[in-house]
Amino acid sequence: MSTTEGTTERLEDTGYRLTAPRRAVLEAIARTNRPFTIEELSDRLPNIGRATVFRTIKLFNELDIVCRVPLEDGGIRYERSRSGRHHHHLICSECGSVTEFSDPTLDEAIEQNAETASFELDGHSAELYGRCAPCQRLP
Amino acid sequence: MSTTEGTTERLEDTGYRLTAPRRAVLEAIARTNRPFTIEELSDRLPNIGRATVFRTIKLFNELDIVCRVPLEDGGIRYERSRSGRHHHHLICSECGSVTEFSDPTLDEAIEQNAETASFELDGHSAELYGRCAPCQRLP
DNA sequence: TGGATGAGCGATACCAGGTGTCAAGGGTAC
DNA sequence: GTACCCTTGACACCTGGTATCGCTCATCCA
Repeated sequence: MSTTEGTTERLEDTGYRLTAPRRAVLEAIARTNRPFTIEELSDRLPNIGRATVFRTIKLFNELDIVCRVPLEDGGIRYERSRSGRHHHHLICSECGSVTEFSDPTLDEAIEQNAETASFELDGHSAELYGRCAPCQRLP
Repeated sequence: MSTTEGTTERLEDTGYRLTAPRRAVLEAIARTNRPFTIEELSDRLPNIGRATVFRTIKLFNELDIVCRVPLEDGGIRYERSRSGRHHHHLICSECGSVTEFSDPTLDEAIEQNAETASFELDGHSAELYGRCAPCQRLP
């Protein structure tokens, strides 16, 4: 499992300590293959305070270890970031799976729109909602 | 002001009643030029229950009378929908202004990505964050 | 080695945005 | 007139997240 490798260095390189709670959160994330809520994560880590879980996920989000996934209904889930760089999401409304993708053409179209509107672009988000391939094969 | 015109028909055509609270919410929205929170709207309508304001905005959102604008920090605002059809947002982090735009090229790029991933697309969202032209001219 | 410092911690209260429930009001159709 | 049902306001509650506070513990430096 590659999530903890490299990540510990990323934490320490940026001046943050790799404490026991952070390591526990990291390991819990590494064991998960599905997008999770903070509540679910917190339930799996009964010895770690809820506030600490929130703080840790916020930190991991800033370090691109984890990414925030906004659902169609306004809900929020988190997922461990596989690429560790800018990407978008395909979110299945049936099974809840989240797939990352990145596409220069899409980013270009976004930048073009900002330019046309004389808008100074800081960041953007794009989420695609629908049904993933495996779910389409179900009745 | 064109928000109330046409909208009342849209409500009644879809089988919903145009009640006094709904009319009041509609008029309050029509008087606003900036994205608003439900709390702000509710404060301006002290005679209407908070739950009713939430319910009404949810209904208006479904009818494309109003649209939900997710901010970069996770906050939510609503804005009256000018085009009444699918569009994206340019959101200024300085002054909070929201500009609608639509772009077939962007939508096409999104559809292309879904197709590549064999993903059955239901909907998508794209938000651009940064500084609007007027704010860039400020020091 | 030992004290100062500050990052990080858990507990807890709190906040914002939103939903569920329930009894009552009031059009509408028959 | 009355039965029906959409809509309402009040209120409790939920979820996701933050602020505060006193404490712990690693680290640094004299």
